Amino acid sequence: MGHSQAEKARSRERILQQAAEQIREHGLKSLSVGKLMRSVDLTHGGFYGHFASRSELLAQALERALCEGGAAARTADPTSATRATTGTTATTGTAATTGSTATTAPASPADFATWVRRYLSRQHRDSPGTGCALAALSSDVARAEEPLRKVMSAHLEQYVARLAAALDDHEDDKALFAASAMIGALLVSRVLTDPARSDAVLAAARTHLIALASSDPSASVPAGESL
Amino acid sequence: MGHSQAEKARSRERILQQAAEQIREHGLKSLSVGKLMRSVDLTHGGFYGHFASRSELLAQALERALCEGGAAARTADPTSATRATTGTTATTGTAATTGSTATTAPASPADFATWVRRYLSRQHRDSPGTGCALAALSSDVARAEEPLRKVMSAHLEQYVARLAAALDDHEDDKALFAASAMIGALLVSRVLTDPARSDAVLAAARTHLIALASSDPSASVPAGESL
DNA sequence: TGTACATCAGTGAACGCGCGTTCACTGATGTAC
DNA sequence: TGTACATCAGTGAACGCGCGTTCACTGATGTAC
Repeated sequence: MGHSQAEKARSRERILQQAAEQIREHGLKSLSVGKLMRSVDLTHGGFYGHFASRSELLAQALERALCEGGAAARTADPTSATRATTGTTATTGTAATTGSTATTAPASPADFATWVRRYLSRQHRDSPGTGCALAALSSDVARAEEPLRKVMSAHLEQYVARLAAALDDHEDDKALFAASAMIGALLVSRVLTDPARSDAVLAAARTHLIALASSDPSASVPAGESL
Repeated sequence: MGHSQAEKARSRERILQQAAEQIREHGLKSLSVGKLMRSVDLTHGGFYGHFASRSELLAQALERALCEGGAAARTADPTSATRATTGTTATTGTAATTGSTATTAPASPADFATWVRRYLSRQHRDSPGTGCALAALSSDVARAEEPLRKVMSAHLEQYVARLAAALDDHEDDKALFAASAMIGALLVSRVLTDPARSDAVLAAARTHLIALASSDPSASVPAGESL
């Protein structure tokens, strides 16, 4: 219908957004230009007015998925608590598009335990399309070329740094392990067909990670650097 | 060349073996019937004399990859130590084909720590094609239909059970967490582009998992059930 | 404010390609005599 | 042991299909007068 410049920006945004969701749900390989364009009510030809190639879109969609999944992990669950914070953070519809990498401290959650519980929830497990892209796409990216691996590496390190900041001892080592364990547990919970066992993985990882956060017994220092 | 019945069995074995490697290296989606057949020096048409469809092969190749990856994790590293045990275990070339699911206890490693160190090694990280299929294909299978997820679930539970047996307290909870963390850490180490950081993830997971195995401080019972 | 026109967002036919699958075939295998 | 023949493992042309990408086009946008 309309062909204004403002609408072009909105179309691009819708394409990228849909792509970010679809790759998390079905993987990088499954994204098809034709089906993607149909899903945002456009025809395939128009795609190349927005992106140079499928592969360029893939890189941008991965970036977007990583930002969005990280943001979703930091804020409360999308159904209820997001409503409450909408007034303060989001001003316009397109505001979220620019400079999402700059924001660091303000949006982080209360503490490590809250973060872990939110990440290893049934809700997160059951909605990969809006969830953490690190978990959803790690195998895909592990097999991909360096450019995509660099994009994910950067976000992974950012995530680890935030986890470390949430820990009492700020240990990078612990944060690195916690991130790996959370990603692994979410993945495993998505594989298991028995719902009880799927829940059990999440519960087990929650328990052990929260126990890990309340410092180790060998170096029994209440608060402060261990070495 | 030859078309004997014995050769047909060997062809089938080569196809399945190659498929098990290729899916671990490049994912389920990337497996192409034509390229697979070319890689074992056959033509695409012959494929349907061995398997009913690509999808049937995929299920069998996943099963094979899971068995093989598990076996590789249990025995020593393929380069040196396998040589030593070759005389005792492998009798003929086709012996490995039959009844690989039956063997349980004899091939398990000395202890939990050895297992962890072997799993979270640079060698395992750098050879996904012959390594653990749980790590290589978890995202792919998480997105797949129930049949494939059931196949992986069964192997995952088998793996968890073996881990639990290797733990002093035999806690399923701990084994479930350890399996998730090992899978996650291996995946993350394969994503990270910085070699030093990739090594750091493996080291961090190794340290924390081995510490986890030497029982927790809150319930300080030396050996026996906690509840 | 109203008309003339360049711009350009989105359309849809067309391209070459690789895919999974089918099938008539070829020629070595292995059996019956 | 030697010949005649049915079997069947593997071949390669052909199929219909969806893919990524190109391009001549249409018609609303938005600017110049």
